Amino acid sequence: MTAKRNTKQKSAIEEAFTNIQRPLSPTEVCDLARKQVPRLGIATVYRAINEMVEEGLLRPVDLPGQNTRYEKAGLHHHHHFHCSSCDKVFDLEGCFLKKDLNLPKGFDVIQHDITLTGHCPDCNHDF
Amino acid sequence: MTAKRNTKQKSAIEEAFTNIQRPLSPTEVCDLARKQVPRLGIATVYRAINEMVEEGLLRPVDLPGQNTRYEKAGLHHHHHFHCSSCDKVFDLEGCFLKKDLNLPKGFDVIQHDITLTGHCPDCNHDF
DNA sequence: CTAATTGCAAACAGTTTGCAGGCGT
DNA sequence: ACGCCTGCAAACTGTTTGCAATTAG
Repeated sequence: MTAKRNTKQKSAIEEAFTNIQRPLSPTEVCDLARKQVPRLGIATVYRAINEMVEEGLLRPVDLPGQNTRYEKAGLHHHHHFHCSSCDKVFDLEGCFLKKDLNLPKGFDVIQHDITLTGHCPDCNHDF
Repeated sequence: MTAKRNTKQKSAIEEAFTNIQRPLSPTEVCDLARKQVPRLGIATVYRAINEMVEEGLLRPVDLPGQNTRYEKAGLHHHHHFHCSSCDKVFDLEGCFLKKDLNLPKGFDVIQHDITLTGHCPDCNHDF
């Protein structure tokens, strides 16, 4: 039989995603989880995250020019906002894609990704 | 005085972008340019590309989960199509962003990126 | 001639993997 | 006690940088 184990490192990693409700990078997760497991290795974070992706608990969030972040799976279709000041990523409800794309013949669209970049509410009042 | 030189490696690199009218990765550029300069080093390609970006001749094209590609600068606003079969990237004319975004208060959008993913015309008839 | 440019290899950052010891079960 | 899991270090990929040799002007 398999025999998946419950370890404090995995719990700490899962908790990071529960506590912070926005896409997190492996480094962010590691920093957060180290508050509970100080000697936590980054490799363990990667292994745990990849497992959780396989199990369908997490979803990778790839943004242009950014390292992969991860967020809880099962959220309904949405897009992302990337703050160029604090580098945080936020979920934005709803779909921003135009209805009528009018593409050249032969392009078969399976998926679309939209990223808005700018300043988030927290950073905005610095300007 | 400065003293920018014309070398066959730079010409070969520039020609790659002139001959192939779609965003190219440094590796693609290197492979293409090596047809003319077989001993061309990848570091030279990176250096030339970065210079051309500084000079405003090229523009970086970052797509989710992909290495940076580059395309000639000065094209008017457009978006990109990424073929998941052949991994090529194509420019698509026009803007696909909805007019009325209706974001939560405080999010200040400076820029947006849209990537469509699917099969390109060449790959499409394999299905 | 002489300094910008190249090619190679070493240095880096992010991610993955191998392995010996640690720890759930 | 068994063997999954962790931490560390080594391996890897994409990109940048240092340096001696090459070469454009």
